[in-house]
Amino acid sequence: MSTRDRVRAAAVKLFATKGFHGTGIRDLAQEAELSSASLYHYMGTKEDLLAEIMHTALNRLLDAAREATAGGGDPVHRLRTLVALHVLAHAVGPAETRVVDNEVDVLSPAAREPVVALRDAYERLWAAAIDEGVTAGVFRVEHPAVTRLALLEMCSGVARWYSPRGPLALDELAEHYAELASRALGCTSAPGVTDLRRCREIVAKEWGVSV
Amino acid sequence: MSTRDRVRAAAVKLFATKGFHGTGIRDLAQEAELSSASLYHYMGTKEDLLAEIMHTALNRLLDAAREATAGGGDPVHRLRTLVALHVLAHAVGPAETRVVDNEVDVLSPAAREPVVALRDAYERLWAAAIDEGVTAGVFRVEHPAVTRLALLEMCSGVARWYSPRGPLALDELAEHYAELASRALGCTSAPGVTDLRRCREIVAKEWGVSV
Amino acid sequence: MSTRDRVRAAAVKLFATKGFHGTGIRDLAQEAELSSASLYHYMGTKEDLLAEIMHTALNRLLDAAREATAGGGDPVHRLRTLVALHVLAHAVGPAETRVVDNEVDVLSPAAREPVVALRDAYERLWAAAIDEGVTAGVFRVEHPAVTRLALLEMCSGVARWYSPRGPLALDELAEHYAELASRALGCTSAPGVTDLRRCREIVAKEWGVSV
Amino acid sequence: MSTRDRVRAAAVKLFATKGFHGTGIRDLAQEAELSSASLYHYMGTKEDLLAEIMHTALNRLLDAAREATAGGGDPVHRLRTLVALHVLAHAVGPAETRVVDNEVDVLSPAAREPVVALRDAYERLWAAAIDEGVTAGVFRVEHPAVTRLALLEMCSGVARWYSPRGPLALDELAEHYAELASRALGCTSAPGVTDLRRCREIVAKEWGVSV
DNA sequence: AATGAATGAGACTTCATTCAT
DNA sequence: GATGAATGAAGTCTCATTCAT
Repeated sequence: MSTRDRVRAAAVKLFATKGFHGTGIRDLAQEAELSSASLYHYMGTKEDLLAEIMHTALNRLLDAAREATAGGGDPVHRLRTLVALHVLAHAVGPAETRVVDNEVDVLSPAAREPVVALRDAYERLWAAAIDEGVTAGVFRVEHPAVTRLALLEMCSGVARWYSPRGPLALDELAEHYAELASRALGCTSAPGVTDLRRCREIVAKEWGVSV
Repeated sequence: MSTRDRVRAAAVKLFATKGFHGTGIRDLAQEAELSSASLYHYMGTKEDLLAEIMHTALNRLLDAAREATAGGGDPVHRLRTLVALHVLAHAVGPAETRVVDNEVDVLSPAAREPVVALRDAYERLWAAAIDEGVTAGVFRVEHPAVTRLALLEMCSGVARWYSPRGPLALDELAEHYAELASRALGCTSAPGVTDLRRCREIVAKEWGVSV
Repeated sequence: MSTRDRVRAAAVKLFATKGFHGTGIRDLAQEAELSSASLYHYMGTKEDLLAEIMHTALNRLLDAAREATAGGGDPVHRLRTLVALHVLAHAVGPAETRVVDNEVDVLSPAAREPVVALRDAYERLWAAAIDEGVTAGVFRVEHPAVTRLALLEMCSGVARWYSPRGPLALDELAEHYAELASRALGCTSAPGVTDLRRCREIVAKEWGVSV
Repeated sequence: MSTRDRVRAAAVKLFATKGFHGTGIRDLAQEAELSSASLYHYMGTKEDLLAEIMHTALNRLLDAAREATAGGGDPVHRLRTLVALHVLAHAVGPAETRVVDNEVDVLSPAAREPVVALRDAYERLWAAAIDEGVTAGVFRVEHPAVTRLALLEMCSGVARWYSPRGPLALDELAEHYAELASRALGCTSAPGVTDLRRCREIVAKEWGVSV
């Protein structure tokens, strides 16, 4: 693990735990086992570091989602895949995702803009799946846009409480959330099956962890 | 509006927007239109102020939920009521609820403990409704505890995006979330009806706003 | 006890315990059971209060010493009387005397000057007794001026440790110190006798305590 | 002189002159020719700095006293040595000793405890010499414990007034105080001789000054 | 007589960052 | 590549004091 990665990992951990403003340069240095002056060989400002973390995390999630839903196909299947992927990502990297979800507002407008653009691109994948499903009549739900937000919040929440040491395995977790989402969307098709193997492969590749 | 309330309101707004650590004493003073020294006539430390906000908000939510579900009765109806109330509370007081949801960890252990106790008491109301529904067979869901967390996160998320200036009225919002939750829980009973009037009354009373 | 006296007593106690700079206006108010604003009905500035305490205390000591040594007479007897009186004063009012001894330097030059003048006048009584004793040959000591300072410090120190709840009664204490001083001065006359009754009367009158 | 020593020296000077609470961080910074932020590279809190000064000073005095009285021997001689050493220490380092003598009470209980322990250990050396002398019959004094306190205060007072620019040389000062103490203790042996050379050597070594 | 409210100034301390070594 | 030293700005909070009521 390179020093640069140690710094990034320290920042992810501390920003997630104590928040951006609650984390001092000295905290970062201590966690990364560096002097605070040395830190500046591996980062720009503290805000740059945060922005970089967000870019990395969001690009990874976006790439994963695009890969997983490439080729279009059945909206139900796509939505379940997006949910499973999202949940896995949040369960596997809760710190990273919490930073992305909670600290966007501390960025200056200039730094925030591209981050929000990434997030929007990602959410469009969800919106497309849902809208197509509604159009196709496989989803029956009143307010699709609101429902999308509701499901996203529901899935993102995983990062706040899931523990791999708990009773639920990652597979079960992802499958359960896919089912919850399907139901919430009033899915009319046969009880869905999620291609969890594919999701696991993608997560393994993008996040570098064995799931 | 008393000066003391102005200070509290300023804190709620800023803590929600910029986070506890991102909010300076000077910011608070400016928002409350006081000198930073005068602030200290109306509060203890900044942390005391945060803890007080959390106590007030959680007690209000807990009281409302207890009142709304008093008398027990049909678990489906209770759960829908809890959802509607939670959503209304988060839509009506997004700043307050965001503070409660996001800033618990900045409290010192001593100050955090009673706050967590309140939150736990509140979540037990949800757990009871869900568990009874499952036992009664009106909810069919795999992992009730996980589902409870998923639904709570889903509903709390409302505070992050809902705007009264958007296309959705509060009533519709609450009803929609009640429906999403019912579905996610695999509700087998007839399409539920939420007693929104009751919820509105309670919110009006506890939050002092006309809904 | 008048409110004004309560304020003075609070100041004496706190200035002695925590020092002038270590004592806040709020501390004084609390000790005097007044609001900090009300305090200012009974005092000028904090410094004025300190100066007033010092004047009172030093005038009292000076008056007592003058009365006790009025009429001149035997230098040995006078010196023993001064010692006994000084020790009694410091044992009876340790707070007051500690303030006088320790906090002179916090006064502004203008406020300090008359205080130092009082102290000098007092010390001249000691100097006179010692010098006359040396001239008369009843004291045999190398450096009379240095010895005066040494004895004064020795006696003032009583305020730092004496407790009426200890094994030593005030009379014994005073007598013992008179004896120590006599010896240090190389007193050649017969073992001195101190007129403790007279000292006690003066202390009782000036300090308003029964000794 | 290292920066760290400059900070310590500044603190000793200012704490002695203006008291701990009367000395601001800015005063320290100015005296040490540093910015107030830079100060914190060389110290912990202001209280830490005070505690450290006290430890250093008391350890020095205790070491010196132990070395000077090592081997026990004649109580009279030991007591005279302790007095001479104490006086020299207070004449050579009046600022340091004034801080130790006057500011103990500002320390928090946790920080005060070890300081008081050091002071007690030091005073036990005096107590032992006096008690042994009384037992051996070379001291004839009524209240040995009280007398010890009286003599300590007398000697410590030197720090409050002695000036090397005055008429008295250090040697004479020390010898004179040894004589005063001997007399006060009712010393029955032949006029004592203090081993001033030894004391001077120890002071020179421990305090790093040529006496 | 009494005090709640108010505040400018200043308390101690930490902040993120730079730079010479 | 690494860091001790340095600092202006800012952090939270308390200071002594005034004044309208």
